[in-house]
Amino acid sequence: MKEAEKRREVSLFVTIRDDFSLEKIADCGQCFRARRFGDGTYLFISGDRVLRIRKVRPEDKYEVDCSGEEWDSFWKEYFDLDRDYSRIREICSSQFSEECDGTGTFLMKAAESGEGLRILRQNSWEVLITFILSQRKNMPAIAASVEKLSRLYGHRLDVRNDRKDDTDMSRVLVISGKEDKETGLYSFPTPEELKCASEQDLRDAGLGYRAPYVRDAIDKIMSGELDLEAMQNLDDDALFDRLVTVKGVGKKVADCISLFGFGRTGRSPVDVWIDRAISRCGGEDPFPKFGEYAGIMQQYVFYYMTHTDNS
DNA sequence: GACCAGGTGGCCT
DNA sequence: AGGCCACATGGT
Repeated sequence: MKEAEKRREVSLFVTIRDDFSLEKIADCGQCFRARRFGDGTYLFISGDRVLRIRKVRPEDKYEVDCSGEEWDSFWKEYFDLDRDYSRIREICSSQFSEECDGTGTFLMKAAESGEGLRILRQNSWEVLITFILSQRKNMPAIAASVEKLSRLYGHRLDVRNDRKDDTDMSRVLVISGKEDKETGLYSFPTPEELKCASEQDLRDAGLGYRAPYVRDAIDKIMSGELDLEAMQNLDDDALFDRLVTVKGVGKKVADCISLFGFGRTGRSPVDVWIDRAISRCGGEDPFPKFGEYAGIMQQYVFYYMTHTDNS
């Protein structure tokens, strides 16, 4: 038995039959703290929870390092496992043929390339802040920024069986540069942990012109002016209207927060990549036509645009 | 050292 | 309502 196996005290095997690609999920730009170890184990962080998950021999089996109770009550929902993505892809592909000329085949190829993606049920506060940070940054820069904020204002997570061999770990989202020798995991800071950070503190953390935006978000949450829990009950348009009251949250970021932080799969954010995709579809945004699945199709296309050579 | 990045707010017609 | 443009920082 290998050393790495011995250290694993808790080991649970779960079955996932639906579309599920750890590599794509970790590297699709909706969560920014996923990592991959050299042995193909992936790590996800949500709140104070950390999950290591690895595909094992039978095709639909995965090894996870949490209890069965935690898997059932938390991670299954996090990965949106109650939704049948393969069926959604079928439903969507039946609409492709109705598209004129190149658009249908373009969407078809995108959906194929994104097979295995899922819309994660992330914490809405974390999504609010990380997508404010995301504007005018590339994915490695976003990941680095989120990581830095977590190290500065989050708290250290005491991880089960913490590995001693963190150095041979490679991250899917590369945390650039030199600080990377440091081991240990940090939680994403809560509103309480950030409430004392001044705008200047946030600038010092490298947030640049987004510092006052994040500061405004903290203020609105702490004052109760923005109640993320209560906003779960709003319909999509009302939720959107509340989100854009935060400085630095415009249409695109509000749609991202709705989709990734509130599970509103009818929302399809339009960023620079999707804008290029729309141009390729003759200038008309094809996503709203997919109704409740618009956001899922958008994710497939986003993945396609960012992971294939397009000229 | 340009040029760009999962945009937005504030101005200007 | 719609068209510019500054904005901070880091990757490529």
